[in-house]
Amino acid sequence: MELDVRRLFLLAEIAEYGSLTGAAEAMMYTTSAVSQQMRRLEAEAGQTLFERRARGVVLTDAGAALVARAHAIRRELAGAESDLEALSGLHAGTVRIGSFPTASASILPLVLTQFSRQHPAIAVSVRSALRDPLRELLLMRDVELALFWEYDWSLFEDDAIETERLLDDPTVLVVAAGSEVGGTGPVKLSSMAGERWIIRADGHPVADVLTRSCHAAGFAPDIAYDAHDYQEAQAMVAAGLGVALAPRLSLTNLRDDVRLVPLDPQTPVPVRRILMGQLKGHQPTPAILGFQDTLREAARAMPKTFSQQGQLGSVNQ
Amino acid sequence: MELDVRRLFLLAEIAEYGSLTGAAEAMMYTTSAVSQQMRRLEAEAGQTLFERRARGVVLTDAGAALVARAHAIRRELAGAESDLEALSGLHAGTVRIGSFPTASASILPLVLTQFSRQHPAIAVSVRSALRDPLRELLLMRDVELALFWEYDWSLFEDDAIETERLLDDPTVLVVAAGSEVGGTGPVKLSSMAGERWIIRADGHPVADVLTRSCHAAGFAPDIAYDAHDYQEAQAMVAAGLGVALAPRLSLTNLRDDVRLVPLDPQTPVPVRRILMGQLKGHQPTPAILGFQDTLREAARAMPKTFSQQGQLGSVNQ
DNA sequence: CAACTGACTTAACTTGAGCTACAGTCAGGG
DNA sequence: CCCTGACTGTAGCTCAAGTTAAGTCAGTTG
Repeated sequence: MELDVRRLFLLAEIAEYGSLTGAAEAMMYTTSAVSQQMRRLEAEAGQTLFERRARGVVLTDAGAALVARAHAIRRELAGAESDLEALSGLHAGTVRIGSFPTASASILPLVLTQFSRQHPAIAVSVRSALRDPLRELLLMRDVELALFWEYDWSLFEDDAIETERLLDDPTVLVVAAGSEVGGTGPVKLSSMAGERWIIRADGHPVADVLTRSCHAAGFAPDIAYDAHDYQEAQAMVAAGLGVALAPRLSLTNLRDDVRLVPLDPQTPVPVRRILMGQLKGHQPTPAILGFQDTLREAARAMPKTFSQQGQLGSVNQ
Repeated sequence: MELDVRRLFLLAEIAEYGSLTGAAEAMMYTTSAVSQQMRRLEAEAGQTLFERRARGVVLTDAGAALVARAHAIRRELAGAESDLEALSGLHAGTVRIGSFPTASASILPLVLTQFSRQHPAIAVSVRSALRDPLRELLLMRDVELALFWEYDWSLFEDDAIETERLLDDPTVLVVAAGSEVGGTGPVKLSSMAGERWIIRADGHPVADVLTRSCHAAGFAPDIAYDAHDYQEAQAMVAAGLGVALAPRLSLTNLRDDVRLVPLDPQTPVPVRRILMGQLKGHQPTPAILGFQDTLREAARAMPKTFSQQGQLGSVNQ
């Protein structure tokens, strides 16, 4: 048998108007079409669905039962449409984001609170990982969007991933609070040749920043300490072991006993670019699009956030 | 937008198999057909419903929502089919019956109890009326089936109603319990010429039976009393005012102080035929068909019922 | 790393379900 | 008794939903 849903809807229409002709007018069909469809439906149902009277028709028990089912199906369809509505209107949905540790500790919290305030019904999950595992998460579709970083000399490139530049994260100098360095404003790196340096251990990419920058400024840095994270580096700077170069974003929660000094923009200042990446040709869901908007928004506001946190004037160009 | 239900089902199939190809095989389509249908469905939905991977597809939130709705609709359809099943298997439904007073008081109670024992889920409603109003009920479709009666000289005829003879209801003689009439078996009406008679008043059709029968037997009956119903007539017979002729069915609950005497079948005995009538060309519902079966069954068993109630031997031919 | 495989897409073509137009048929109502 | 309103039947057209065939693309395998 296998009842056809369109015919059930037509039957419901007939029930409403009490005649095939009425239903036909409502549906913009001819009466004949309705009659033919109902013949089929009765064949599918295996029984008479309405009695033909001289002025219209009246449902049998079977017809009435099918009309009730038709209404239930209509409700489901309406529900389906409102589901879609909710998803496209960001009243429902999920996003899965990948991020690297520094971003997770700085810009991302802002973005997450902002986003969940704007779209409280959308569930966000974040996975934090280093650059290559992160790329892998994206390629494996374990996340739909990921944050990456790059320097001029180590560009992020993957021909399956398209990126958008979110924000420039400038390199700044971290000095002990009591230090006189930068008391008069931005400093030239070349003037720091005599300092000792705190560096990130294990060939961390930011170590590159120091060696390259100093090389460009015409000296080789004197390494005082290999720190394993930015907190440790800050602590060593505070302790007076030396000064450090660090991306501004990594310094979101700054110790009281250290101070940031901008580098003189006259000389080339290494900039870490923060990128937002997604799979190429991967149609983003409405929820992802919304999340991207919030990300861009937050990135645009970031320089202001930096300056509100004091210590630095306009760090970003 | 207006989502198409068949496509939703196809999507559910895809969800189940995890690939268009799998769904295509299950539905005996080509992959191409499935792909085209899904393109349409996505257009209807206004968003991507699944991500294309190298080995199959995985649903987006929107896709998953639609699949859930598809399952709900499937359940409704299954429910609709089981509704139909119930109605055709007489596990559901209604019948509306019309009947005349004598039948309502005799054969109908048996039929109703029998039917509701066989098909407890079917609701029966009975409307009782005299012959012409009853015909009207049937023509107006206020009942789907009605019981009628006829005598040879007043046949029930209506070219919009088709009838089926259910049962012959013989005319019998009602005498006081102490009477000697019929002590030796069936009596000839002609031998009753000297009796006084109890008759139904107001030109009730059964009055015809008496006058015609007596006329045929060669005498005119001496009317002792005009009764308004069969109970009153029985009471008068019991009181010794006279004897009466009555259709056997009208005497289902017989007083202790009256007795039934069969008429000698050698001479023409007026017989009331009980008919079952329905609108011509009116497709009966399964429930009606079932009720008709029970009616025929009860009618066939009626003569036995008569004889079990004693007094009369084989009344029916 | 080239060829293979499995899965989705696209284009062109085919087919039949589902319309329309139109010509009944049938039952009530003036 | 014809007229009207409503359902039915037939013939034909149209377009949606299939198929076939020829890609494309991403993993996998020899």
